[in-house]
Amino acid sequence: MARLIAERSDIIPLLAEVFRTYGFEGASIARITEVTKLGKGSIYHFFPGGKDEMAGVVLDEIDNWFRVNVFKPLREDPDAWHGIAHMFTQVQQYFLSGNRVCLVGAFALGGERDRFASQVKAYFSEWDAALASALVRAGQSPEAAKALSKETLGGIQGALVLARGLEKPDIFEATLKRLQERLRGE
Amino acid sequence: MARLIAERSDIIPLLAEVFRTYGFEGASIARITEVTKLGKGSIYHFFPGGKDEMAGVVLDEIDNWFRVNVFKPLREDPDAWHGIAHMFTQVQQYFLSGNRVCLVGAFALGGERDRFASQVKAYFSEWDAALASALVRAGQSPEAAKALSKETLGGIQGALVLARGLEKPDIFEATLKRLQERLRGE
DNA sequence: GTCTATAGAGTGATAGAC
DNA sequence: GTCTATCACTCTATAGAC
Repeated sequence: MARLIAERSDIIPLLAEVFRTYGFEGASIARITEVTKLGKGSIYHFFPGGKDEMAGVVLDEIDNWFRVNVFKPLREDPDAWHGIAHMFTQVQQYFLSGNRVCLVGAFALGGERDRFASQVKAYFSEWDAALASALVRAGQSPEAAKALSKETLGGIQGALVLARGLEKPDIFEATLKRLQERLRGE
Repeated sequence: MARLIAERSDIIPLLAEVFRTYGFEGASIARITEVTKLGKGSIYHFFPGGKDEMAGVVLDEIDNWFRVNVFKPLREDPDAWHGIAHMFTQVQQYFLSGNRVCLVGAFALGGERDRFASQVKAYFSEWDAALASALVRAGQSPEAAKALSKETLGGIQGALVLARGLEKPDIFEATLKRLQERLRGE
């Protein structure tokens, strides 16, 4: 019976989905066992730290995905504009064109923020620094790059809030397009 | 001993504070009784619908505050620019210069969204329509006004997420300033 | 036998409702 | 204050791979 299927890495995306759907407090162990089809024993075998560890691992996984697919290209692509364009396409896909919420943003606004404050902060500040570095390489002054970077990150997060609040996912794609044009200097 | 203090309207701000601090799921009845200093009996006397009704009333209250202090001036101020400037100062004060979260935005991202979807949607779409109308009166084309309005609302919500995520409330004020300048046409 | 993955009954605490 | 349901979590038991 044992050793049949699961590895820890297989269930992280399922956990992420549960947290995105129900929020941290709303994601009960019962719901998690239901979605993952794992018993409590297995869940606590993989995550002895309980829900806190599960959410922490999910945040790490998200951070890692962005590091590989967004931050690294931003920092290292020899063509800075290419790295920036790549960011926008990756972000559009990741957030399913506005139909998927940013779990980090949700955690930033929610009551669970304090528990995960350092991970939330790291995600946004890494992104901010990577984008600003690309903008500097693209010819912007360091001060302008910092401001534009925060404008872009805030614009993305705000578009996710608005798209979901107004139930109009299209807002997200339109915002990405506008933000990208602004970075190119109108 | 009864009838000494509380009216329903007195405790709504306290409820709002609890929901903002702990989120909908995290705001337990125990915490609510603690903050309001009301027994469970009183709470359920005021809100027979339980937590759902409490949160619904809080959202109504927020919507009403914005209608009076933001949407109405936007729609009716004879000087459209004055109404818009008034919006920015009111918003800055309401969100305590970036130290207070937007409960509607938090609900939009969280698992409780479906329960309050219509109220969340109404808040954002009323705001959007009021700002767009002011921009049209200020000389913008209807299409440009719609786009600028969504850019502004998204910018505000995103700045609240970023300010909290990065633990830098200053980002909020800087963003308000930038958004206001953009509306004036740079 | 040992180790890892699994299942799920059972723990006390606390939830929301009344 | 009292109710029941559900919470997060623990524990014991077990199946199969070595």
